[in-house]
Amino acid sequence: MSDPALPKAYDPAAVEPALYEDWRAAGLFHAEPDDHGEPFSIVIPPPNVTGSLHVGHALDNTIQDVIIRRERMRGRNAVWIPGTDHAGIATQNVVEKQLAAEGTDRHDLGREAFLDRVWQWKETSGGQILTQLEKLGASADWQREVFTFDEPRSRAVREVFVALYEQGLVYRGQRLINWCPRCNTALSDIEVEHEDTLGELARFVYPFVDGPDPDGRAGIEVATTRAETMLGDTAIAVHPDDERYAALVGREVRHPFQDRTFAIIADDYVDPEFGSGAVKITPAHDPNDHEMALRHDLEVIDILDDHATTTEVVGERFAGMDRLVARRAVKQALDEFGLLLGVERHEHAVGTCSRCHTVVEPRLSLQWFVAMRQLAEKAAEAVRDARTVFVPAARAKPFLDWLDNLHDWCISRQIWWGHRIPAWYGPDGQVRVSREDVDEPGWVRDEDVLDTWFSSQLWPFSVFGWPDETPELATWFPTSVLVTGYDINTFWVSRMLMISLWFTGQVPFHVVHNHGLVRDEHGKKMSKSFGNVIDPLDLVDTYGADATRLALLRSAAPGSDVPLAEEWVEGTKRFANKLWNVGGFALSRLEGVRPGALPDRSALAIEDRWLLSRLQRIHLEVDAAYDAYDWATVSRTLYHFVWDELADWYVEAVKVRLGGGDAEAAATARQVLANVADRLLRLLHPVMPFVTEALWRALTGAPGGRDSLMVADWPAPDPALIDEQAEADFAVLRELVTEVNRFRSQNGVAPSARFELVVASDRRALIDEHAPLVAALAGVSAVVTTDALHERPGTSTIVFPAGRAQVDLAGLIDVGAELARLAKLRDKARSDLVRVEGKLANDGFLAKAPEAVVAKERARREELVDTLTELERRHDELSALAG
RNA sequence: GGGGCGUUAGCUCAGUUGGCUAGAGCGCUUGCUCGACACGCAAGAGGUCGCAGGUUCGAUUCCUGCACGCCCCA
Repeated sequence: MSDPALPKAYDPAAVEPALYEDWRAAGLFHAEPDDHGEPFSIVIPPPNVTGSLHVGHALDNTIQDVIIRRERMRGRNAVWIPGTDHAGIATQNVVEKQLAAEGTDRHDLGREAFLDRVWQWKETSGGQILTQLEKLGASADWQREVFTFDEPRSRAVREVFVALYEQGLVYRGQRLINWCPRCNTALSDIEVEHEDTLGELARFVYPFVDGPDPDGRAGIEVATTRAETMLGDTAIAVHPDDERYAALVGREVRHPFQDRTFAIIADDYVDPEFGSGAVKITPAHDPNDHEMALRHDLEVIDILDDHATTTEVVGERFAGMDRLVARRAVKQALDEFGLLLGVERHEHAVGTCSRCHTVVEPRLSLQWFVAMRQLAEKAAEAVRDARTVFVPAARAKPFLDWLDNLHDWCISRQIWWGHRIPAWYGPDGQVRVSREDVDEPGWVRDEDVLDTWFSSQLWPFSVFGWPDETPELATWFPTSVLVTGYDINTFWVSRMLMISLWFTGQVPFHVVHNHGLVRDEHGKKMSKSFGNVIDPLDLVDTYGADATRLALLRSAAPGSDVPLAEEWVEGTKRFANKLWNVGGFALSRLEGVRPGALPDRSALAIEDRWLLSRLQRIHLEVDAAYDAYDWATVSRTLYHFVWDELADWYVEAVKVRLGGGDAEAAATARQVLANVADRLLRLLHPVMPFVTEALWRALTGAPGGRDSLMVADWPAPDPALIDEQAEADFAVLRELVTEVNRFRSQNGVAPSARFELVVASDRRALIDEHAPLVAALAGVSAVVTTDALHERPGTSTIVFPAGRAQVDLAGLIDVGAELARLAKLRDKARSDLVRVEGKLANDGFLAKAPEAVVAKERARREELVDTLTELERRHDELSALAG
């Protein structure tokens, strides 16, 4: 029976979608708690429901898929939970934009109708990112898809909020928070990004209340980049040890535009080196100033409304201005009053909203907070005790540093799309926080919703139905590994760790695997404004999912960012094609032989023993690299085995037996080829699921469905197959062939030219035994061995590590080129020999270096001396002939 | 200002307790349609391993300092 011939070139578009649907239809993505095997679980970092797939997602989810596929093959009861988060601010922004286009807004609609509208949007347009993941081959359990804002997750959120409130860890308070004037909501510290910005530092004077000093000094100099904040200043601070100002502490200054005065105080927060050494204090609009106000019991004047527009309190002249308008106006007024000393350009960090990049305003505001201290301590302890470990381990330290400096977390948001805070306010300032809605006259519910991260922090257990004690929770929690970029360790990883330990007493995941951020080929961040964004869906369409995955993984070296260029995916596409063609070659020659046990060892040819040995070694390396989350090594190792060993050498070598007359030898070759292909495809499947599955089905005749590579057993290494002798022997043959190739290339001898190779070697028996193999690989007419080469005019000598080979190409050789070739090899050998002899002449080296290293150097010296002698003799001879 | 990471071929990067002749992919040059693959095959050029010290018989590797670059935090 003839095997199905594969198409000549691999066409991912013709293969991938059908295989994916077959896997799905067979239920291979789905797991149940009582399935066989040790539990293994991953929860997806839920992408924003408004999002679409970018390369960062592609990398993150490819890695998760690699892990889950391998564990599934290893017989674990492996589940990968997919889902999205409701992304409060982002989602609300999307729908509000639609409303604005329709000439309306959410306030016109009212809360209920608005939320209906958002849900409607979510059902029709949201979550497309999960469908996009399917194109990458993601083997997530789609039947278990969850949403941070669905009913069970909402119940978990409510339980946690109420419980934390009861424990005193959630509280409401008037605190300085970050306010986004565009989103009109409070933000937590980590939702603020600091961007270096070129602004203006204005220096001005606050005049003394009691008039100028005797020396003519009229007041005290301060400086600010936010001049408008002076409208809310309530003190000037200097360092207590600053002698320049010692006499001024306690003295009063007058506000130039308002009818009030305030004092110069001393506080060691002040940096005497910066500016004049005196700092204006605006307690309502600067975190440090606010701290200082608490220490010194200063007056706090809030000068801005929700839109960052100045209010009446600033006085008639400046009221009702946007903060930036006010900034200019204040500078101008200071100038008019003769108080402005100067304005200089000044680079400083400005906080912006991570969602919309509007400059945030620090503001005093009544908000809900989570007290973090106790939670953070438990999380830090778990990391220090290695109950949760970071991979790479170096990520743990900055994470712990961050935990140590945690401020309370502002969790209320002034938007509608999200978990509404379960707090009710009653008569006489009563507050009730409750698991059940309060439906009593005189009680109104808090209007605000919770930070989205408040719900996503529960993800590793809420996805399994917590607070109910479900079989899923019992089976798959704690999860095995969390895969994320290091950039959200603080946002999300930290909070999951804290809240999980607090409520379940367990870590949420045993391992945090941090991969790098995907960048362009020059290491630059991908951004629309640079125009260097790569769309992973384009990559999948053009090159296939396997090539896209491999391109990402091979760049994902532990601990570093992941550079990617589209042309690099061409390279991995070529690899997929190479693999496809090796598979096609095997199928065309196997004549129906299916993978099975290996032939008896005595029947194996040298190339069989070599290849099997090499495959064992790479199997061990690849297993170790998978275990270490070292995707670059996994990829590189398999890539080079397939291309440089299997395709370049074994396939060529095995053709001799497959095409020869020895039926038994050919049968052995087929068994080995099928066995190796089967094992290799298994090892490669997590990385390149589609092409491996397609080849495996063709190779094994498996019909698909539940009989798929995807759920085939992960192979066990068989160290008995490691064969040092075969490796060393095959290397001798390989080196000889390589030298013949090199000789051809350097002397312009056509690859098609046939000639006899006469070999003198200390491995004569080996070369005799495999003469037909060497002849085939080197493309020569025959290989014969001899004790000693007899030099004749018109011959050339090829030197290889185990000896010399002579070819008779009288007249065909360009003597000049041959001389140049020999001279180059001779010079190289000479310089190597000098180095080696230098080492061996060094008494210190002989005395202190390990025996094995010294022996190696001695052997190397002998080899070099032989080589050099031969090269020199040959060179002299030839140049005499030529001369 | 505090902390972290990095600097190896034209580009992007490997290099596993210090020891073979420092490697790969891409790019570049040359030659090849011999039945798996031109998405290919065979060869080649290209590196003071950022700089300066130190430890050591021996440093790309360990230590110190410096320069440059990136990131996080303030």
